[in-house]
Amino acid sequence: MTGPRTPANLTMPEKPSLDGIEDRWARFWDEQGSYTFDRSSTRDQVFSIDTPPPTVSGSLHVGHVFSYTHTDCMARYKRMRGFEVFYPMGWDDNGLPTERRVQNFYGVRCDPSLAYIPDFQPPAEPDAKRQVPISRRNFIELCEQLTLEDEVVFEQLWRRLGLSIDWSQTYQTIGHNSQRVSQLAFLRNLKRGEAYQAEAPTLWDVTFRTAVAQAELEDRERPGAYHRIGFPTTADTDTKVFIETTRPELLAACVALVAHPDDARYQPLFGTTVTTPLFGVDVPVMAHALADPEKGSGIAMVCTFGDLTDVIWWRELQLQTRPIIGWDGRIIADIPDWVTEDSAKAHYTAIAGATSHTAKERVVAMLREGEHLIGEPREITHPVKFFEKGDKPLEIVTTRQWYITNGGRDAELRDALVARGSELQWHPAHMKVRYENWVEGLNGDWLISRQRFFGVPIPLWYRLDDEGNPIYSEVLIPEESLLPLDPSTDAPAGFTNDQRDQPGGFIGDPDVMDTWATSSLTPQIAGGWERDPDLWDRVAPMDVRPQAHEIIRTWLFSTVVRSHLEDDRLPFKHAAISGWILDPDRKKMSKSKGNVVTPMGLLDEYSADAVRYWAASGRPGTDTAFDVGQMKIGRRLAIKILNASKFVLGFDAGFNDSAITADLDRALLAQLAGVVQQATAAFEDFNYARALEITEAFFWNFTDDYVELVKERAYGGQGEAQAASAKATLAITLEAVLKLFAPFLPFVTEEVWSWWQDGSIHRSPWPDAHRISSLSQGADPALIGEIANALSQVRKAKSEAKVSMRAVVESATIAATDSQVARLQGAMADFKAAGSIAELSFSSGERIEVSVVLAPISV
RNA sequence: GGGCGAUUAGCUCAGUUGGUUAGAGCGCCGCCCUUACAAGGCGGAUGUCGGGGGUUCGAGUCCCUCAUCGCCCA
Repeated sequence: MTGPRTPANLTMPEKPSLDGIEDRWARFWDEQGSYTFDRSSTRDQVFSIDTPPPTVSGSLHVGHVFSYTHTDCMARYKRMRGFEVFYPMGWDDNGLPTERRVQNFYGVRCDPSLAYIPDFQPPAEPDAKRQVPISRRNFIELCEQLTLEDEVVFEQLWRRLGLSIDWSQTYQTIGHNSQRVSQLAFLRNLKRGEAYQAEAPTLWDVTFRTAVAQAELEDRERPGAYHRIGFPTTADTDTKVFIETTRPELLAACVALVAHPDDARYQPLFGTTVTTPLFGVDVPVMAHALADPEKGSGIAMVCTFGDLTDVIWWRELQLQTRPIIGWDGRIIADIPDWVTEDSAKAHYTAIAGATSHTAKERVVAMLREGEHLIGEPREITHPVKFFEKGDKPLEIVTTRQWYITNGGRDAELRDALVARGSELQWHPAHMKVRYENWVEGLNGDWLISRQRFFGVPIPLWYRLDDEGNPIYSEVLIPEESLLPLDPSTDAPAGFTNDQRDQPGGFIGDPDVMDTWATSSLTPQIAGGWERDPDLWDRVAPMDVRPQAHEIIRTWLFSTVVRSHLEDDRLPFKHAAISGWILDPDRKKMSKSKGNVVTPMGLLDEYSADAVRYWAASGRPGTDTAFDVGQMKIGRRLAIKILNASKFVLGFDAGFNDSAITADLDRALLAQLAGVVQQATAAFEDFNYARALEITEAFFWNFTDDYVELVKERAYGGQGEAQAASAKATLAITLEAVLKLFAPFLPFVTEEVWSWWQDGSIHRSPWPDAHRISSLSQGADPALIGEIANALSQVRKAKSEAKVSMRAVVESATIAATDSQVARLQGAMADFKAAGSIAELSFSSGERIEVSVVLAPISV
């Protein structure tokens, strides 16, 4: 470190330009290891970031650029504050999005029953309609191949954008370490009794044939119709009870009718039975508070299972289980044992094997024929539960699944997790409510098993009895040291692979974990939990989790759950929630709308700093319109920084503190100290947008007014001492401004830094408001605004007279209050020079008003 | 149905705990080749702060209410 260079040693170009600076400085940072995490730092010296791993199989869009820039601005600020920033990058390549992309990209599908084909080549011309079935191992190999390509594209974008990531700290959510951490954490949950398996009604997507968790649900409004159906009472078949249902196809699965306990219409029926039409099954009429007297006829048909309320009734009223829908979404082919009468069997046969859609049509036709259907179906629109990535309504089927406790069935745990949410510092604060709404509304534990292929396997096996049936209560658990493992190829301790699927042997659990079961462990995966305890102690718990608001219920909450269960603490101290990018019509940008803009094109057109400028102007948690106008402004700002810096550095500008004697210079430094203090406070509150705004406003005033005022003096027009004061102030201010801009505009600030100082600006210390303030010697910053005001009035007079700004003012009089005059006196030489004013006088007035007499224009 | 947020200039948005005449940029209009910057600079015009009511000496800011939009949860 040799300190600032003198003009003779400056490496300043003749004509500063943004061209080429991105490649140059990206390479420099890489070579210097500017962003490498120094792992000798202790926890209190570290600022650790739980970076969101982007879904690499998704498309790149400006939304990525937006939120990742926010995090980078914080990271750069903290680094300049002297923290060692732990800023890893993960790639979310795990799970269903990758599976779907691989299917479409290569034209294949996974069939786990097939054998592995070494050197498999996917079809040269993929045909989505004729996907080639391949083994699970082949399928996973293609997943890994494709995600690797995707990750390269993302990394290029991040580097181009100037994210100050430590590229030696990367992970993949499907990588070896992520699998190990996921399996290890799961086994710990299992050991502590927080993970359990249960045979239970589960929301089920018939397209993907997998269970779906509460967090992955969404309601969609769908057309439906109420069918009014008469049920004869068992005691008197001429008396009928009328129900209204949107799902008549489930009539064969009916287990009860339920009405509200206070509903006088049905009270006489409670405890009696009625008979299902077509299928002749006697079912009880029961009372339950969840039955809504206002809905339909006020009495509901309970089935196995039409919706989640059916599940509650089934559980709380201890009803029969009569499933008729299979995992493929079709009516089960075999006639169930509760359907006994010949006519009933015939009715069932008519729907056996049909999709629920077809079954509905057929049941309605049979009801109509038997005159059980009263009137015509009444069409309605109602919310139906869907898997967020699916396009068929979810069914509810009973399956064996693995769960992790999350407070959904345990008030004590729920309260503890709500308390964790309050302990967490939210930015912006109002986002906490979304967390609380979610936790308080949970109605079951976290279902983590998925019947998919590309994911982290559940690391368990089960004993098979002498007939080859699995004994699920006899779970075979591996040693932690053997992780990660795949139970479909690895054998449990005490067994060999030839006992697989054999009576008396074992079977591997066929399922994989929910992607959130892995993503919920990003702090552990990135931070070296149970792999590198030294690193883990230096970075955990993380300082900040940056993320978007729509995944508070999934990613944020599940991470809190894992950390709470494993370490009894929060996984991170702050949650920085970013908004969305909206297109100019204020619609959320999405690929399906065709309004997605590719980020690389923007970076090429406006420069990385300019795009970052736009992104950083989006306040935390606020949705922001996509606006190339802001990028143009950012570009202009970057160019202005180059030019203003070139001008300032053209003087023999040194950090000569004692030279600062002029009132105007001290006033500027007083103002600058306030700007540094405010920008710092804004950053500490994660409000990077405000820090940028404050800095930018100061900078433009600095160049427009202060620089214009001191030009003549800095050139020596008022003597050596006066020039030295101006030059020192210019240098100190430029350095501070560059540093204040550095988190936002890393390229252009580094470029200027390189002209006159060594090392990287991004490793230089953040400006010190106290030091700058002390140089101001208690000057009143009001002078800056006042003199700018006066200068503006002189400019206005020239503008109105349509003369050049260099036109000579014969005489000017400044009216002002006494205290203003006292301040302005000190800067009058500068003022006269900047305004080309020959004679200047003062008069008293309530506010600053300048009267100007222009010199006759000489021809 | 419950909750959260938003509504300020033609556009995109600031406006900290209530306090002079409500700000910025873009766009628009006018001027200026000025030796850091013409891909620039300077200046100008533009507002029922969504509507209504209230608290207060004083409300864009606090309270109530309505409307519209967005999101989260049922």
